[in-house]
Amino acid sequence: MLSKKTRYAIKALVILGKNFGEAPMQIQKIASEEHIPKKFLEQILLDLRNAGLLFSKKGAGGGYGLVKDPAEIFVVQILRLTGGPVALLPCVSLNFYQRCEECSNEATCGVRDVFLEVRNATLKILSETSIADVIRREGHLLDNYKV
Amino acid sequence: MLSKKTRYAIKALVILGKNFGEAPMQIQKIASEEHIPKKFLEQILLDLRNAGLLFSKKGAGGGYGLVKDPAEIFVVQILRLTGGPVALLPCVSLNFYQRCEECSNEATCGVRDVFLEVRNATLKILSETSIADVIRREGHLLDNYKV
DNA sequence: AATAAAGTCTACTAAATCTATATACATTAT
DNA sequence: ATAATGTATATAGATTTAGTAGACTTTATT
Repeated sequence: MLSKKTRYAIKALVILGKNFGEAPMQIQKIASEEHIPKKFLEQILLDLRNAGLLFSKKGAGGGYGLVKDPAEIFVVQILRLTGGPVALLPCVSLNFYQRCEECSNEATCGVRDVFLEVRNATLKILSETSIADVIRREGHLLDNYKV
Repeated sequence: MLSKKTRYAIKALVILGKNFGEAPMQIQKIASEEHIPKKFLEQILLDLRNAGLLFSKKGAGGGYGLVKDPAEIFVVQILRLTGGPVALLPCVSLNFYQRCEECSNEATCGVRDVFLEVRNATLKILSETSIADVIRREGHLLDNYKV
């Protein structure tokens, strides 16, 4: 399961994606629109800023905005920045790799092999899906919902 | 990430799968072969037994064995029995569903839509892969490894 | 019958992690 | 000068995870 931190980060980036090109958006606004605890969101946005995904502006009229076009930010990046591992086993994780202590030979572990396949499938989706895609999907869902 | 409990459960079922048709195997033996803490493994095997996946025999010469053929036990079942969720978001989980509190409309949530796709891909693999398949994969890996 | 070898069951604890909050500070527009 | 905003760090509470402990039950063997 993804942590709330990761979930909130994705939601925040989506709403900032919708706002791309406009004036920066305040933490307070994002927090209340997405029902995210403000102080928690502050930390998350700060992380995303320090990672180079967001710019910020202090003072009155300040706020946050995307540095890049939402079509160039992929969901997988957000997971990684917020520590949400893609893999289900540490021994198949690209960015959070850890040897399974109990495993005698990783190279011949059948369990690992299965979860390698799972990771690849997951990675494919998450690394091909951008914030812009998420926004687009939302549009489609909304269209169908209205009908 | 899967919990150690889930990982240990899979490993135990694989080794019991290799032993299918033979005399029951002792916890102690499984624990030492797979480097799993014995007392922890006891609990796990008990759960799997209570779930109907294993039979047990008490007393001298006792131990555990698979109730069904390893070809009829699928990895996804093990995850579910040991509480390892398949989905990355609670709102797309079939067996551990929970509404995302912060979400205003689940039906039109683009994030959810993406992770629904991820869940489906994962589920496909894990529900098509049996313990027998895991053992088979191990064989293939071993062959390649030796060459 | 006695003994030893197993599994059963429940409770507990230590550590880690996650979520959230608090507080003091820095910057900027008006 | 003031109010509105982000920055940074610390801390606390809750939850989960991993593992341990101990007393009990059943069964094979002698």
